[in-house]
Amino acid sequence: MDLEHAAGRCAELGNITRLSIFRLLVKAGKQGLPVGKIQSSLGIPGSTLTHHLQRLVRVGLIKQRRQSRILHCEPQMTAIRELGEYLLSECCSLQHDLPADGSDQPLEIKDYC
Amino acid sequence: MDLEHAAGRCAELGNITRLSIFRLLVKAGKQGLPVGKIQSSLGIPGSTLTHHLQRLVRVGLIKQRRQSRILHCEPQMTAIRELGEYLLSECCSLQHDLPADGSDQPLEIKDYC
DNA sequence: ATTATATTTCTATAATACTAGAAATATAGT
DNA sequence: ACTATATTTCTAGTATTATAGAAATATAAT
Repeated sequence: MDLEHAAGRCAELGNITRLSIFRLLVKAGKQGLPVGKIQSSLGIPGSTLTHHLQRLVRVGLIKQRRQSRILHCEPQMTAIRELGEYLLSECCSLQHDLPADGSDQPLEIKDYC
Repeated sequence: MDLEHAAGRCAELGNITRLSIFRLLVKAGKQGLPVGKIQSSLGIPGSTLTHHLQRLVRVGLIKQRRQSRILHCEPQMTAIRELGEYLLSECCSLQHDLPADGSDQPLEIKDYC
């Protein structure tokens, strides 16, 4: 996970419509829901929904599995876990650069990392 | 944490400049960094930086502490933890609504929740 | 008093995103 | 062949966001 991918995923979750979709799928569990069920549950116009689903797919937050006419949307829970890990990774890694000169302030890395 | 707050935080982290700022602060540790140090580290014009910092403050991702001219910016790590928890909370909670009629499909909640 | 440093406000331009109606496609059922 | 269902594509209007130069403020140093 790098900066661009993390920012991309955050940005897609940063829209209320898309976050509603994603949360609904998480609540539905790993097998997710078909597009039509999302549409009726949330009351979103089809064209708007397709647009948002494509964006969620593009960044790997959901996967789709077609079964003839019906398109199932599955939340990728591990994408969220990866993201969460990235956001706090390398915490305090820069901390030993900080004491200007040889001040004897104890490094308090343990407290927060 | 509700939908609006979660979406707000995600949206702010969804910009590469802001995510760079936040990550730099996380790496610096809980005491964060002054605005000027962020500016020189990332090479962002002051007006742009102020704008992004204000947005991060607004959603609680950083806190600021002024020391005369110098404004320290501290990352709020717990804001990220709260967010991560929210995103996957209530996972599968909707799952017993799903079997259309009395089909004997086992509920596989344990696998993913 | 003057100058330097740190940060903000004002302002404007360009770019991107959100939303949804209407028409189109693709598959299934009769 | 016809009709219904599921989803997508096309299109466009509106709104929001990112970026940064220039001027302003506020504090500290000389």
